[in-house]
Amino acid sequence: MKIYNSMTQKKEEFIPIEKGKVKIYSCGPTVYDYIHIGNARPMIMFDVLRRYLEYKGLEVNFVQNFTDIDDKIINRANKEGISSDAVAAKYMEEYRIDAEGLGVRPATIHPKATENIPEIIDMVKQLIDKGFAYESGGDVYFRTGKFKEYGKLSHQSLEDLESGARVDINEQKESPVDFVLWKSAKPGEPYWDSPWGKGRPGWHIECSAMSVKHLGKTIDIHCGGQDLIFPHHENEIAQSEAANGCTFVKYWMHNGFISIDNNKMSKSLGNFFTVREAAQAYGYEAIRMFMLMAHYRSPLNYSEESLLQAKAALQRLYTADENLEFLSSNSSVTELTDDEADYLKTLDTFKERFIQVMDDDLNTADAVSVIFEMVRSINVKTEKNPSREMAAECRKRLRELTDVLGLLYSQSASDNLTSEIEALIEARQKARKAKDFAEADRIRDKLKEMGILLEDTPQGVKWKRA
RNA sequence: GGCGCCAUAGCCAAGUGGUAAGGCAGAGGUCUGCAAAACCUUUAUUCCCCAGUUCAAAUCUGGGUGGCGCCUCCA
Repeated sequence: MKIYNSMTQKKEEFIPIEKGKVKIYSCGPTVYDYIHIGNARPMIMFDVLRRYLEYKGLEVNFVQNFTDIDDKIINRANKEGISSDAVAAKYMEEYRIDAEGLGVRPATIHPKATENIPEIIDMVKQLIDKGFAYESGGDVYFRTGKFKEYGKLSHQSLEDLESGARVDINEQKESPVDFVLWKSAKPGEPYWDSPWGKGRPGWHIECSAMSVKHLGKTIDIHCGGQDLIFPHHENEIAQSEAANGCTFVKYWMHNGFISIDNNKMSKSLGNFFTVREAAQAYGYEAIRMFMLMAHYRSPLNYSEESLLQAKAALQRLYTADENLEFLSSNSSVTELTDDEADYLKTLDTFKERFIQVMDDDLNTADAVSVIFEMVRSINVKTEKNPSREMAAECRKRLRELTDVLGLLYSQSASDNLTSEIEALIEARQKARKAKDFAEADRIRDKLKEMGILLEDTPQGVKWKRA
């Protein structure tokens, strides 16, 4: 499998450090508000990465942190007059709800910054001991000038960064490019005791500390949004490599942005939609489909039209799946025919193509198109009363691929009907037999008002919820 | 100023040297009592523009044009 590595700016063959195992660290959310559509892209795309690696037989250790202490959380807590713990707890739960809705599986472990303070302090201490950090007025800063490779991920030289630095002048720092590892607490702020007094960890150091704790000094893949390249990931490299003395990450993966009217979606610009409200309008899975239909590194513009298109495309997949499910229990033929057995073998070509495009830097857009071609092929082949086994086998093969992308997980409509509705369907069938189509249509319209859509098929009446 | 990304049909979007995937929307048709779903046909002689390399370029090179992102918290 090839992965585009932001560090080398090339697609590279992915070779795990330890055969058969993959260690991934994904930067998680700062839990101070509901997540927006832009936040959903890395969640979904790297969930697909994980699913695909597992599909290929690798054991994946996927770590995603929660930043549960931070200025934004403290601000929110002050505004609402509650503790920052309460703010973090609330939005971690809201995050969990959205992640589940989007079909994003929980990470192997979700470490929290506040639960790793000793590890963070220890790492800061090591950096000071090695001369890579210094204490200044209760804060501790990383001495970027000391780390010779600083800028290697963002491909910027320290000089360029210094000259372009728009950071406000901070008298406590030796250089404007130095960044904070430990922040002293202001009155009223939450704090932890440390060798440098009461304070809390800086943002970058938590990821370095939690990564080494749960995955070791060198990991396979570190992922996140493109805007994290600088300064966040650059700083993580500096901290981790300075402290551990070895390569921090083998492959850096960064997803492109979601934009609105061609402007980056962000909280500060105020041009964002939360996942919650988009899900309300189009459904969670349509959001996932929308993301999957583009390559993860391409820019992607969010619009009502695009979401509706993704929703319609997803519907085509659901219909195909439901039709196969229906046939697998309603067809008059049960046993697989020889011709059908031959056909099932040809379905492997779709699977091979699917793997081929996914191997090429996770090309989900191509993978989705392969699935649609497979659907068309299956639809053609199952048009005329296929055997139950044939329908079931086709469905199994289709789902093998949609599962890798994490699609078709929403609750199926195949729950039970009330006896009232069953009676109406029965009555309509009687009317149809008697060629009383006016009555049959009247009943069908009535059911439609009740949210039940009917389809007449050679195998009987099929229904679904509107 | 430094670093990086993008430009493909009405819309969305793959495709990094061999003659334009897929989805949505539209048109016509088959099937159906009518629908629905499905299927068939159809919708870019052409990939922002101009040069160049090549037998061959959407794909490579150079130069433009337009748009975006990072360099400050940000997926």
